[in-house]
Amino acid sequence: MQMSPIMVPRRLYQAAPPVAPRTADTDGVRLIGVTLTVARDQEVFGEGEPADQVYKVVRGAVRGFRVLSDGRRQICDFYLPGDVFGIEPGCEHRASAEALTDTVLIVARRSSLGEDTDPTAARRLWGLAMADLQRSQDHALTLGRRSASERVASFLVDMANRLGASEMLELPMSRQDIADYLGLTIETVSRTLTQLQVSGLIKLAGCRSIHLRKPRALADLCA
Amino acid sequence: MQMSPIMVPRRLYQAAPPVAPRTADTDGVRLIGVTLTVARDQEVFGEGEPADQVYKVVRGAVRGFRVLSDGRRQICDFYLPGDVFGIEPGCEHRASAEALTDTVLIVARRSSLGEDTDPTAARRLWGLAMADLQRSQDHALTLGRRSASERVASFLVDMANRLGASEMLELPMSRQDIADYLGLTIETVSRTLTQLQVSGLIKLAGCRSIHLRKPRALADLCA
DNA sequence: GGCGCGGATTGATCAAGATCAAGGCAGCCT
DNA sequence: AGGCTGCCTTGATCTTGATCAATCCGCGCC
Repeated sequence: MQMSPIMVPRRLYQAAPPVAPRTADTDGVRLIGVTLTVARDQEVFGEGEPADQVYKVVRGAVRGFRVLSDGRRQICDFYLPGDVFGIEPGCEHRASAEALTDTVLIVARRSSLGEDTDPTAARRLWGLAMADLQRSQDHALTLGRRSASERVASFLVDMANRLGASEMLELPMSRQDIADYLGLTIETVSRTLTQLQVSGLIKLAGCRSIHLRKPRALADLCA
Repeated sequence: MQMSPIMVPRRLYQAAPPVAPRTADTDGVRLIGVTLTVARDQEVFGEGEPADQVYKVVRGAVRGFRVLSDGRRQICDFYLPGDVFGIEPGCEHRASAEALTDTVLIVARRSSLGEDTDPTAARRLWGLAMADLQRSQDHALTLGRRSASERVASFLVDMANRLGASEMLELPMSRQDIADYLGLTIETVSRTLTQLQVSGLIKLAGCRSIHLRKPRALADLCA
């Protein structure tokens, strides 16, 4: 089942999600720019390319990742509707980004954000970057110290929060993407989801939609 | 062997380290504030405390970390002489910080950085935060996808770069700290270092000083 | 509706690293 | 100097998650 764009939540931001929110402001950063449509699995930008543009997800979803020389891939983050990505410290991208599904983006030149002239824009951008840092450190905690079931449970809880889904979760990504985000293999992710279903915490309904039957218990599992 | 403050390198910044540098500017952010001495293992700040101050390491070293409810610890980063830390998106710290050895810090109120008024200060702060984000994402790649020996090798290479040690490396942290940074156990770190020594890549000389005999081979091991 | 394809699940086995358990060593204190 | 204490190292065994190998299933297409 391919996720249809219609199912993406309308509200771009939730009120105070329990896990590190992506922006400091509730209504995020306004981007003025061209809209760009990217087909599933198409590259938005690649490692080493010049980083003079920033992107905001309108519909769909994006994976940001790095790869080792032998092809091992680590997904650093998923970008969901409302998220801004592509801001880098230097002049070139140190990660790659690809669309998970057919995706609509707004693209703006970095310079158009007015970070030098507009203190409000600068502060928003700052909040954005710091929230990303928080998320990345949370992610490091998960990758370094949590077990497979804790990783999968926290992934589901985080996704539910970010997608604004209280119980019915429509995932935009494949099992392989989840595995590469959580530092596991696809088999382990699959087995863990099956176990969670057997324990009655979730119900799998087609491989990309998951019913969170006991969200509280799931959150407790995250340790 | 306790590391003496005298052994800390004088130069606060290296020229262009190969791994993500901590600051965009070569001479970093100037902090005007009070100096603070923190004894080994003493807390600089704790999770949940108000984050209205920033810190710069003068001598010694600091670990920044998060803990799970059951005590598992993930060290997010080590802060070495010249590094600035303690900047947070919100008003409270989401991580804790403790001195690794007897440490001297400069403390400044966050507001004194003049990020709102001085565009240069703002840009430096920005570079700092983005470099931290890069480092954190590198760290996630290591934790998610690298083997134990790759983790240890990349740790040694990174430390050598940051401490400005070309071959003789004086580590300010214990094996347990290294393990908690790399998402391994203390036994695995110890065994891996022994293996590296047997392979002739390093020579252990007292448990906190390591001679990198084949830095190039070590770097190749990082994958 | 039937077929085929690609991702997902499941099973069997393997191995990297964790855990449990002793020693060893260095620095420190008296 | 001697002993003590706290890390560090080493060894034996166990467990978790990886790997290898079939299916299975859902979906799109004919």
